[in-house]
Amino acid sequence: MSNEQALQQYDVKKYRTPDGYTSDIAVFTILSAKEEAFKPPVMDLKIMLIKRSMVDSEGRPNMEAGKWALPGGFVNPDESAFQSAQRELREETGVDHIHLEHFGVYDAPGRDPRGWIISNAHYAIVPEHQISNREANDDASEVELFSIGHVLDLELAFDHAQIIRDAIAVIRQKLLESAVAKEFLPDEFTYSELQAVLMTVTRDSAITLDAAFARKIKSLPFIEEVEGKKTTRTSKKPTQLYRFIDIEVNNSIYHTKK
Amino acid sequence: MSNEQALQQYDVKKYRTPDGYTSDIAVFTILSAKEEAFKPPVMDLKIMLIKRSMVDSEGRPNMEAGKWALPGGFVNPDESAFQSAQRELREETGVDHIHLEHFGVYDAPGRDPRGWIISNAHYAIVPEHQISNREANDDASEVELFSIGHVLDLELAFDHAQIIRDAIAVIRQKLLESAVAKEFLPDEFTYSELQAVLMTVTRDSAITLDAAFARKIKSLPFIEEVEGKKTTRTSKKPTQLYRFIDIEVNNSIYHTKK
DNA sequence: GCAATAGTGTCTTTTAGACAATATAAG
DNA sequence: CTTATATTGTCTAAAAGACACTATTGC
Repeated sequence: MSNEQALQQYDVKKYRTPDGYTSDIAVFTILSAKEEAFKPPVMDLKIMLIKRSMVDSEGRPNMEAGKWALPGGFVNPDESAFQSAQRELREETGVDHIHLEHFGVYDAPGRDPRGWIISNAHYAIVPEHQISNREANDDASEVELFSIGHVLDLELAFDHAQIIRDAIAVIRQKLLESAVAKEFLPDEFTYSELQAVLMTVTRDSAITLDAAFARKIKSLPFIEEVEGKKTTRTSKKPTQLYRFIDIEVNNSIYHTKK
Repeated sequence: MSNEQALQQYDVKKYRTPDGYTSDIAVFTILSAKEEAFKPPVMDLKIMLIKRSMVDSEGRPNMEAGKWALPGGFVNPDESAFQSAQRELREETGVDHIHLEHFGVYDAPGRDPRGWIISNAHYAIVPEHQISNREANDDASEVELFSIGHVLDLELAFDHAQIIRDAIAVIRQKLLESAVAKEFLPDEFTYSELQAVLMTVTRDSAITLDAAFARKIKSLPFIEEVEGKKTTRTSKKPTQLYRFIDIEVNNSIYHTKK
């Protein structure tokens, strides 16, 4: 096999290679802004950041120390960026077993003062209870949730302001164009709870008007009524519960929604 | 500024770093399978591949020599993967000035026998005339277009079979969920020409039925009639021309298409 | 009974689907 | 006048939008 010859003569040093390969993770959750009896929730979309320690694990001054940043770190040679993202998230924040998705690569020359460092950005969408055990570890001195409306006012490390802007745009779109809103809700939910989730990203009248939305939820092909099951957690009048069903959503712009 | 101290003590050799950072490009085009007078076109979606040379530019045996592959190559330290993709495409195939988009990262350990090599995958959607001057150069001994139905039967280099599978899935979705079909069409086109493009990725009756589609095209918010302009290139009866207009398409699954 | 949320009734307007019928022009 | 595409007519059914009205329950 001629690949063997090629490999013998291949000089791995021939090309200048990157100085680092990293992963960053934008974890989003939704908190109920206030929790009152018999009230539909008002929700607030949050992103989880860490505060970078002043010194690294070996006691030396840390890069971008004291700034807020996405959790993340260097990829090991025996793992993919995706696996690294899961590991770093666990190591820095204690958060594990959540569903991540890759959404971008950040490799502009000069983005990191330490050299030619390439970062893979991931996002996750989780209910708050999945990250309630978060805790700063490793490189992180604090872990905190920030409203997406305010997060960009912080002093952010590296080019994380840009990554966060992009992540917010991605999840706004995902919330409306896919059924991921499911991830922010209990298995069985009322129309007003789904509405509250969607209202964190749009003020469109088709969603904000109660009567319209209460009707629409019944005709959505990917949501079904939980027959005969009601709750009083959002109002005094018992409210119908719904659940997502697992079907692929046809989102063609040339088709009718069915 | 404490970053300076951190930088002084930062050891770029501390982490094992990747052995290479590359870009690959999947260029798609649509060819009219047959071109007859007064007939609507029948179209075929194609992807452009290169055949890897037996020897590299310095005369040494090439990796994966003789196999078909996506154009692409190593990223230089002073460019992003995106810029590298444009350069490699130009160098290997002579194709320049086309719109690329990033769609994935391939970094599974072991994917490239030469070492830890990370690749960024890009796709492009272009009318055939934009790549009609393609010509093999550099590492490539041939450039050819393959139907997406047959391309996976070829002997493909590295993990390009997987990248190509992913790219095909991405453009199928893009064609239906965004207005990129535009890129395969002249500025002014008939309903049957748009229909032919969409039929390369779906056989759904809402698109294949002439009367239904001819009506639907008039109500699509992102397409307008070119007033009073007709052509006879697809039929003896003069046919209305349409054009895409540049508006963002609301593709929310909770909204009505308007 | 009041207040607050959930949900229905009903009317009007649009849209979709089906399929038959008509329009146009080359040859 | 035949043929192949393009396009409209027409009917039916379903969906959407608007807004008033009803339902339920804690207090």
